[in-house]
Amino acid sequence: MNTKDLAYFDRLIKLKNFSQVAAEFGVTQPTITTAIKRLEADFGAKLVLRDRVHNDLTVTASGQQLTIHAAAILRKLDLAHQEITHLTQQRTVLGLPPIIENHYFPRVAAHLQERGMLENIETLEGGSVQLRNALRDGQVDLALLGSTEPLSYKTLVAEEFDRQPFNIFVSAAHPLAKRKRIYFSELRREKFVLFNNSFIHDTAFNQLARRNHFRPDVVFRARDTHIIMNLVAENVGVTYLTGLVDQHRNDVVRLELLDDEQPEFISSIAYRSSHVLTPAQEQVLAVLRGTLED
Amino acid sequence: MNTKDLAYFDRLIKLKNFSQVAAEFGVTQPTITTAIKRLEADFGAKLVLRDRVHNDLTVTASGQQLTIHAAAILRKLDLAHQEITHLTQQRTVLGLPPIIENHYFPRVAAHLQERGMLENIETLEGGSVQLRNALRDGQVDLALLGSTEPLSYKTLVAEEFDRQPFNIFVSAAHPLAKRKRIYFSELRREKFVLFNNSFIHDTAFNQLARRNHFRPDVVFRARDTHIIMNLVAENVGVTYLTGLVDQHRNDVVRLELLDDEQPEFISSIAYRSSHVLTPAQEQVLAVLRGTLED
DNA sequence: TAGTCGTTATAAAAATAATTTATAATGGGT
DNA sequence: ACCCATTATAAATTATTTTTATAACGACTA
Repeated sequence: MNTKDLAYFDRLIKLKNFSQVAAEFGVTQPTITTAIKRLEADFGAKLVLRDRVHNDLTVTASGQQLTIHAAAILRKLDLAHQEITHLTQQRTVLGLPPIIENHYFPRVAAHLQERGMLENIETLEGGSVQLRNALRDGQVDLALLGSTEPLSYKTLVAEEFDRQPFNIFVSAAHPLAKRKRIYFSELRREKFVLFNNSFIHDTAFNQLARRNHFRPDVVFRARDTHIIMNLVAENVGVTYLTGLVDQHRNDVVRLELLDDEQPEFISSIAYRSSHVLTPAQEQVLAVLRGTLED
Repeated sequence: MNTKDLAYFDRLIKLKNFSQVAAEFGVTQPTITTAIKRLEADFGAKLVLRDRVHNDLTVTASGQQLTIHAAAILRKLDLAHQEITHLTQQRTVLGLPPIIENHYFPRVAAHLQERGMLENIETLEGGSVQLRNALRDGQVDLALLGSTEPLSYKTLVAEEFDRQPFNIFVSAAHPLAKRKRIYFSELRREKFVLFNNSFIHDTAFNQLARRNHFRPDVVFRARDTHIIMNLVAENVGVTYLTGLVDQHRNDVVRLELLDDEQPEFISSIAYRSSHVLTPAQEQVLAVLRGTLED
């Protein structure tokens, strides 16, 4: 059976129009008609009902079933292509969320540099959720990921290497600046400047807010810690970040949270369990482990 | 790309011999040679190294990578075939572990009978582990499964409908027969007759034994509760089973276990999350829920 | 050391399969 | 009644896969 037919079918289910599918693939319309007929013969079942009256196309139960599997098969095939391409090239694509990149990557990069391995590494930045998808889809070979729960996905191997509490940062000019420790509930009246919600900080923050039964006033969201820190310094609001962010500034003060059962920022090295690592990738992995897991 | 090529490749990796693969598929040897070449061209990488000197075939990293995905793709394709075949037929294959079959199925069957649905149901018996695989592989559409932990597999939907403690059964002639409750540790000197280890009873039993720091003396294993009960009645040993088994005999006595944190026998209705149920299967599911979950 | 065996590779021919071209069929809208 | 946007069908064409026949390679053996 030809996977091209599955691709045609997959698009047909979405577009519900034979001619459009044909146009998308740059083939003629009868090609699609015959491809679907081939599949129907192969599976011994009608997959779609062509209702030319209402210009509509209904997917049968068998068709729905095949849709699910066809999508999975095409995804796997695509993954195989990408992975093998990466394997034959020297390159390793490393996914890094910005906080981890700022805090841990300089040390890793130094070690990679020593071994002359840095130039074969390409980094991809993004939130942990986005990177997890990129990892799954083969765009990334190895990633450092942040999470609030230990990562456990059947498709991923994750090795935890650090846990950090979240902290509150306030302007040095803020009344709370003289405190060292604080309960989250004391922040009920504060304005917050937070990370963009594609980051797990948001998950952690929401958990904590829910447990404390209030809805914090979030006045701004940014995707960069420096912007957040600048806003905090200007007393636009307070923020909730891991202690990993740059603390070497004297206009911002870090406060520890006293709450029980706080979410933690868990950092892990992750890669696909189905992925065969190249020797180069194994070496990168070894450097990551050596640098981060000691 | 033709999935036939993946099938050829998959077998080649196992057999490591082009001619044998050709023979298995009933094609000639050059067919395999060209199929592998096609794949190598398609993925832009050598997949196997033909070492005719040592009559050996080495799989490259790319080849290993493809092996993993090819197997998954072929499995999915096979699953799609099986599921669609079941969909187009009226039949529902229901997996039942023997204990659940004995205890719950009569009630379910009565309800199915009332609705004239019983004749379209085929049952497959087996241990919970075996049935979980059959479910995954598409040989079974719906299953009732026993487990000691709540079932959570990404590929399965599981709905728990009952929990039962495990009990100890002893012969009416046994010194312990006058007791109502007992600690597992008191059974240190007993001989055990147990279920075959493809059943989860074994998992539960081992847990309990480990927690009590002793290695029980298992004198016999059977795959049928009646045989076990007969052996217990004859005082060959005592057994460890759920209270679900037939208790209407006066030559065997049931004792409750007093241990904290005992394993429980969790019964669930399960089906593949990727499976589109036929109306008939939905009806069977509704009857199962109606009968078991009230 | 020539002959045979068990391998995989190659090239041309044959067989099979997929796609296009051209056209039909269907029903809705104008 | 005619046009438009559909999908289906059949024949012709093109592409792909498989077979046939044979080569090449090295190990083993008489």
